[in-house]
Amino acid sequence: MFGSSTFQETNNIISHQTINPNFAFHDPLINMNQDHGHNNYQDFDTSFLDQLVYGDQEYSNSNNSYNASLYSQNNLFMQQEISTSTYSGNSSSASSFDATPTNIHMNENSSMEVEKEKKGKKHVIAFRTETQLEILDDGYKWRKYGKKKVKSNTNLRNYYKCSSGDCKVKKKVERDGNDSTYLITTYEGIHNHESPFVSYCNEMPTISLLNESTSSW
DNA sequence: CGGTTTTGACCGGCGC
DNA sequence: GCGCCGGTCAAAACCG
Repeated sequence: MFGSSTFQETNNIISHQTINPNFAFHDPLINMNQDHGHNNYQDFDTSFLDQLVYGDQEYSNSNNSYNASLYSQNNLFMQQEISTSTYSGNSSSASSFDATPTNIHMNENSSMEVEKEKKGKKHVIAFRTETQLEILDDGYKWRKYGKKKVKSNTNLRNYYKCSSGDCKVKKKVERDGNDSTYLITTYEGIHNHESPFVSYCNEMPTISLLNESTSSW
């Protein structure tokens, strides 16, 4: 369904069909909502990018754009330059941000970004998703370690840590205070391991081949 | 029984 | 120094 191989074989351009396994949400409500062209599994990345709030905390003051780096599981990353002409309010206010993706490209080597994180720069990315679910399944296993009422939001903020070994990735999940139909998810850090979901997907071709060879030959 | 969630306490950064 | 605030800890409860 979210084959990571599709992602690996695409070197430069991210098509609407390209799957980013790091953000492969399994949201049945979104999937059923077919009347929005981007709100189904095929075009899910478009939906994701539309809802991007900020990425990598690198803003450009010289023009109305900034770069967002989104990381995939297999050490690829894609960058997105986003027009902020419709942006208003402060940078952490998700609801006031109406980003329009203008340029999307992908790079095969994210090692320098990993180095950047080692030097103390936090890799942060946040986005909104229209969903009734309280938590989106992104393929990783998380352990909840806190819940807090914050001033900027009438809804509670939930804190999660990646429950895989020594992986330091965290995420925060809260409903948008201004529009509760949206869920705001914030990721901090880069996973040092593969998603259990991607591992599962990568086994599928082998299983298919086995089945085919035994049934057809 | 081991992993996860809950929840109040605690901590550290920041502004005054 | 003090209070506020967001983030984290950790013990107890919960659960499969």
